[in-house]
Amino acid sequence: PFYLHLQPNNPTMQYQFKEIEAYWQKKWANEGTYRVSENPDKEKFYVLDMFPYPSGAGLHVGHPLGYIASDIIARYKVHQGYEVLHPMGYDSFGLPAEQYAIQTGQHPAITTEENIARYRTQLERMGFNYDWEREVRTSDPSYYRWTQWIFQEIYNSWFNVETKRAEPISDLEAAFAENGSYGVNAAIDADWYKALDLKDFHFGEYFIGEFTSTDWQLLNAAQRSEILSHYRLAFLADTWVNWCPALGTVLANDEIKDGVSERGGHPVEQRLMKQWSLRITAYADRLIEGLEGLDWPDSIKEIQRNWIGKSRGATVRFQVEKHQAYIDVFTTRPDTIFGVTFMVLAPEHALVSQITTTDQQQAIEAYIARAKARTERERQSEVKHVSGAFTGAYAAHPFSGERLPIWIGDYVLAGYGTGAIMAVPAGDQRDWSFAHAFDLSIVNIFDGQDISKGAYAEKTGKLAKSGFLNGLEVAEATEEVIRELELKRIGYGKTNYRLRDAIFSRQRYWGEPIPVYYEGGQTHLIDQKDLPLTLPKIDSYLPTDSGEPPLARAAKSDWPLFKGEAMEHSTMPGWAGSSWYFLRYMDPKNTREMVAADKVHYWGAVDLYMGGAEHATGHLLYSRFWTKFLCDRGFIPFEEPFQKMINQGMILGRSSLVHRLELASYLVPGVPDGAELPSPRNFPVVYVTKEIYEDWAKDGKLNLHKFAVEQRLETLLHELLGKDHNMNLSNAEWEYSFTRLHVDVNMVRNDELDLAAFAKWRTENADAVIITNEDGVYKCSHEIEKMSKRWFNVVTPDDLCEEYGADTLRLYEMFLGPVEQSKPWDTQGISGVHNFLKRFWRLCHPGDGEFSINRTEPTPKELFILHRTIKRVTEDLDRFSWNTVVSTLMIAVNDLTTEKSSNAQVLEGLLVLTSPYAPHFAEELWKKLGHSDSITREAWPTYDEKHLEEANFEYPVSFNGKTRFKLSLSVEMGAKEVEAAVMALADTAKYLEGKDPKKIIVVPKRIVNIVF
RNA sequence: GCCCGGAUGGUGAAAUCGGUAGACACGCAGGACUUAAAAUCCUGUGGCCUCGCGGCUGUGUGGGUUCAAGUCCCACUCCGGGUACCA
Repeated sequence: PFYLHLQPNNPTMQYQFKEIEAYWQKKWANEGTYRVSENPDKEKFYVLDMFPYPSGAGLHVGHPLGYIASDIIARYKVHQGYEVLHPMGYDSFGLPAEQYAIQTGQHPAITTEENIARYRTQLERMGFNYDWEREVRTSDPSYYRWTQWIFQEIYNSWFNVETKRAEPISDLEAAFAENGSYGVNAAIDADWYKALDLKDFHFGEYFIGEFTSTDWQLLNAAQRSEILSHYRLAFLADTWVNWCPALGTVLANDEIKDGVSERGGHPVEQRLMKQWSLRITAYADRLIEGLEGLDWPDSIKEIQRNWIGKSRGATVRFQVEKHQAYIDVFTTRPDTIFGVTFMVLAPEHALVSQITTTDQQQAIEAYIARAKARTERERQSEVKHVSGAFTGAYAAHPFSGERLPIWIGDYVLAGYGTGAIMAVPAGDQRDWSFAHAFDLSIVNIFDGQDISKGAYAEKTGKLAKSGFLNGLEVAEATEEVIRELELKRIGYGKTNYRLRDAIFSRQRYWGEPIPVYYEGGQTHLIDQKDLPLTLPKIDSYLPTDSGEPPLARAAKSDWPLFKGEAMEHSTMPGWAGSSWYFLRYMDPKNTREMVAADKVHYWGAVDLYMGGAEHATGHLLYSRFWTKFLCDRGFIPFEEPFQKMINQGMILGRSSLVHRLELASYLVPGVPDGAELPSPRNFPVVYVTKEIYEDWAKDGKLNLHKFAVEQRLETLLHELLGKDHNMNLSNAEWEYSFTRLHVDVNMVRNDELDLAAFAKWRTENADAVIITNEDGVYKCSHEIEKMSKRWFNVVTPDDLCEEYGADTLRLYEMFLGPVEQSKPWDTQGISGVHNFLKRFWRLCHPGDGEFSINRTEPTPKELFILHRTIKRVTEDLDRFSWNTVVSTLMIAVNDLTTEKSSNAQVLEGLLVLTSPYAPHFAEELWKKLGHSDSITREAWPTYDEKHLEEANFEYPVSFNGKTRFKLSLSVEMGAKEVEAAVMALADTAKYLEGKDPKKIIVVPKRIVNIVF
């Protein structure tokens, strides 16, 4: 009929994003549009996203923020002619799948597989240009075979302090055989010289073992292997570890937040356990220095520097009185040595039991027992509380010989430095407080400083009462004292790090087995040709009754590969697989090598790494460590994995909360004691609106809506009492308590709760009473917090793809603001970008919606719009300003709409600019414009300044800095001419108020400012 | 406590080299089309004063440098992140 032709939105001609996106996703997959391979004719670009842990909750809208940003850069670089590696995979070993397995008995591999399938579907729907042929999974044996292989290579290496590099352990063995330990300067276990009971005191930063080649030849294989084990970069050692009883495993420092486990929030305690560790401390210096050349956010670099915590100072030896023992301490202030009045050992210090006198034994033991019983959290919360005990022993001051009482105290940490300190109460606030608490002497070694109220910790001023250091400044004194210590052989200058060696054992099931077995008291590696060492079958994923890791449940026959007398029972930490995954993407199917040399040479380091800042001290540090190691050993040609990094912000969820009122007690006046009233517990739960809750929160009373609520309660009381009572309830006094409950955001819009959905959702409260406003609306309150299943505030990209399409979602997430910024998710503005695509679509479907374009030469105006857009989009993408590109594209479409322009040449250029953001949309119109090839590899347009030149510039004319009017003048005019033109105006004379101008500033093509 | 960031309309934000503050959107208000709704389009929209022309004011606070400051310098307030008996 007639009216159908008039319908401006003939539905078949509208922007049909669903069909378009489904069509192109299928076509891209079928045609392998996004496959990449090494292409020596092209320059490479490597864009990487931090791969996700495939959790059961699936992706929420926060995940794709970084993925979209990196996808846009990847597509942009393809248009520019680069060969772009942009892969995706899964960090698929981890705790949640294991805990689910503990609860249900389902093998974690099955859970993981299901979750990955869901992630894959979600990711594909967003139209990313990943080369899916390169997908990796850390839990796949063909992948972790190489994780195990790297571990073995680390085990087979030592760190040469002279060359500052990891070298094969076989080289060290050869050196020992030839020259003994002479000339070997290695990073080794800090306390090893004590373990070997070598009495000599050694100088320099590291222990240099002292044996000759003859000594070495005389050792048997077991002895040699024992010595070598202390040099290896992967070693077994008794270590103070963070033990989490609830998780049944040790945790690394970066897996703990505020004294509790990061995952689950369980308490953590200190335990001495034999653990595999990796000698990351050997790389501490290189990890700091390497930051220099990286294009990373300053905050991340700073976090890493602080985490490594390099400090320069000295080690000083104190002789213990009446014992053949000494205490080594580390101090950053050796210049304050004459201020030492006592010493403090960590309660766990090995010397404590040896030197404690009989009188003090009881006090010391009680103190140690108390310290042990406290969890890490308790200890941290009592930080300001001073505690300690006296051992009864004394040490001698190395210069004055004065007697220094030796105390223990938990403000001295066993794991840092040597676990002992020289206390200088004059210069350190903690020592000062300790001295005051236990009435120990204080010597003021600072000239003219008052220390009666607190220690003087500044690093300025002159020393006094300090023997040969008197009158010296801090820097001079430090140098002087170190010289003296080294001369007397009682100390040496030393650099200390806060960074600890990385504990590598986890008492868990769902991780890479450490490819090691034991036989004859010796550690052996599983033969590399037999790798991977896969996980054994076990009957339960819990630790054994005796507290052994789950793998200890496996019988010999349960292991796919069993060697020697016993297998290693711990698995690798979560960060093992993620420390090198970026290498595997280059060559994911290689069965002979971790990565082929030609491939790793071609692709090199990651050029752009997108991910969250929360990995600053974990993943980002460990993968730098492994990369440096692999580079040292010649497996890869670069030592920093990620050249440029951008941290996308977190997209926060908007949680909705309902307020649940519970009756605490109530009183009906006039009711005699002992009369039967229903218990408050028998009242149904009452849900009240935000307003009622806020009102109550102010003063604990229900004012505004008192009537509504209390009348309701009265009615309920009547019902509970039955018809026959004759009590007067109108003066009843009610006492309440409130709880706030998270409810599913999907049943809340603009803070208004969908009552029907809510009733259905919380079935257990079927008899609950819901009090609404007069107009029947229930208002929730909300809170902005991390998106999480447990807060019911997760918004998935699937819903938005369904409603608006992936292209709109992609544009919208970029349009929200700078990617680095965290922001709450809010769909309010999504119609803006969706309209942009619809308007763009209408440019080529004008009038009645038929596709129609103009193939004539573009007008100057059209060329201006196009070239201005090319310039801005290119410049913005080059500085990773994703959000402003969207505005620029919108402006172009708005301007072309105003011009009623549908010029093919202009549209084509604009489509290439748009395609990184809205790839399906761009492909579709590209095809309609008559192209049979995908737009993907179309060359990025370049702009020509000649189209941007404008004849005139509109000068803002200011008087004393205030803009008064505008004047359009030719851009050809110089400063003098512009000045003349402005001064000739009547308006100028008006604003000058008859005064003479003092100064006239003319910046051509910018501004005119007249000062008078 | 210490170390990093940040603060711009009702909202998300833009302003790249010190040069027209608020681009682009959302929201809101008004209008067109429609029986109506949706969709679409047009107009206005930092605040205050004014019928209007226009004026004053305005980028967390206070000061400074400059012809000119959101941008640079100093001091402070608040918010976010990191870290904490690290000797």
